[in-house]
Amino acid sequence: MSADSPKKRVIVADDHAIVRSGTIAVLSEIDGVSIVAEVADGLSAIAEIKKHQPDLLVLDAAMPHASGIEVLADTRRWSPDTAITLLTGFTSAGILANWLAADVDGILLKSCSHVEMRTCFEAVLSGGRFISKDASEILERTTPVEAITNREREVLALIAMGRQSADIAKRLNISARTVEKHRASLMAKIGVNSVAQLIAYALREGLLDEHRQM
Amino acid sequence: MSADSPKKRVIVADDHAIVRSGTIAVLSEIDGVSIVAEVADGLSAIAEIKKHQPDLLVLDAAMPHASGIEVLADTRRWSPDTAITLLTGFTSAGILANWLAADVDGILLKSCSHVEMRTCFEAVLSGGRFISKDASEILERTTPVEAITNREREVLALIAMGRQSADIAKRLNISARTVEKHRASLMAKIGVNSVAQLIAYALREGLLDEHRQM
DNA sequence: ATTTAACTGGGTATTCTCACCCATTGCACG
DNA sequence: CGTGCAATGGGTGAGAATACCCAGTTAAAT
Repeated sequence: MSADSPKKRVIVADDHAIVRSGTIAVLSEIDGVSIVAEVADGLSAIAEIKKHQPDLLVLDAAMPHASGIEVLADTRRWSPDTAITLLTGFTSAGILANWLAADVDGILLKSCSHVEMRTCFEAVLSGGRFISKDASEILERTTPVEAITNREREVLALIAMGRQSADIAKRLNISARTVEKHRASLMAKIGVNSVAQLIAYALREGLLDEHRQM
Repeated sequence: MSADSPKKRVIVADDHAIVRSGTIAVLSEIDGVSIVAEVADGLSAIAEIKKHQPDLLVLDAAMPHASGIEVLADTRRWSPDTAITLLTGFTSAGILANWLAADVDGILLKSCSHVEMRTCFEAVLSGGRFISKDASEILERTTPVEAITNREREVLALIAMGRQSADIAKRLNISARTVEKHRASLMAKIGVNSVAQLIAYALREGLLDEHRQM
């Protein structure tokens, strides 16, 4: 970055203080970067982004109050010029694919090296796109599961809460048969044959809100 | 620490590089500490601990190859004078209680502050014990669940894999009725009334091996 | 405008879960 | 040397899940 260009303003959002400080240490090595805010939950992240409209947002996927993907959506809306890099500990292909589909600019796993992290930040700050080696390997070796529909996702969330068909039917104002149809479709798509495996899959693939279960 | 005492030798084990470097940065601020190894998985951790017999091990709960609690057990066996501090992102009371029961010397959540982390390391290096404020709050507001027996845990693991009673019975060489009895006991102890809730609970509370599901 | 797919709902039958009841064996702790 | 508890096994019955079959409506996409 040349000396006459304005400073790049960056926000770091992660509920783990140790990760924030490590990330800031890496960012500080890059010329012309200034940290304008550091937040530990999704709602604060959204507030600070609206306020500062930063050049870069480094974002964790799992945070209290608002999930990372919700923060991404709000950032695109309120601060469309902000580049976004995901920094996550999740290693499931489903989650990473969701972020790619949401058009994130960079993807880093928390296991990645100092050098790779720095390379990513530099690339994304220059308007580029960067998917870490580990993440793209995970994405490549994916057995692509058929897309799960919105309604199916709703039903899945309720199944994972332990609700049974009749109960779910009432909440969604549909018949129990339809709930069972959605459940059957989910199991067929995912390739399992019991609600137990269905839930294990959903939890692993991050199809549920990790911060509001049961 | 006085200038004439020998250096305190420390190993940091965490699969996230960013967490290791942040942790090492905190440790480096403490006089007389030297990092003798830094590892990213459980098996390497055990190997390095046998080799170095460090004064302190900073340990993550969820790592590839061998879980943190297994590393703790092996450390107590092969290097009984090593103090162990858990540094984890898990916030479930069950998991934290397991570590307390396993007689860990320190517990830190990854969300804890720089200062608290440093305080913890200093306390534990001096032979003390330190449970972070967040962690003890979680432990206090626990509704203590009745202890789950070994057999019940075996059955639970198989239920979570989606096996049904008859299948589980064959594997354990018992009758299906007994499997159902164990399942009923589990549900009564945990306070749920469906296998779906049972699995959600088990996954959240870390009663299952996170690295070998389905 | 025709096709595709999501969402909706029903029929039927088998199998499994779940909630009660009951008992025996063996081991550990006071 | 009982008392308690883990582990084993059984009976019964209501209800739920699972696996097939079927079809109508709506909305988006080609």
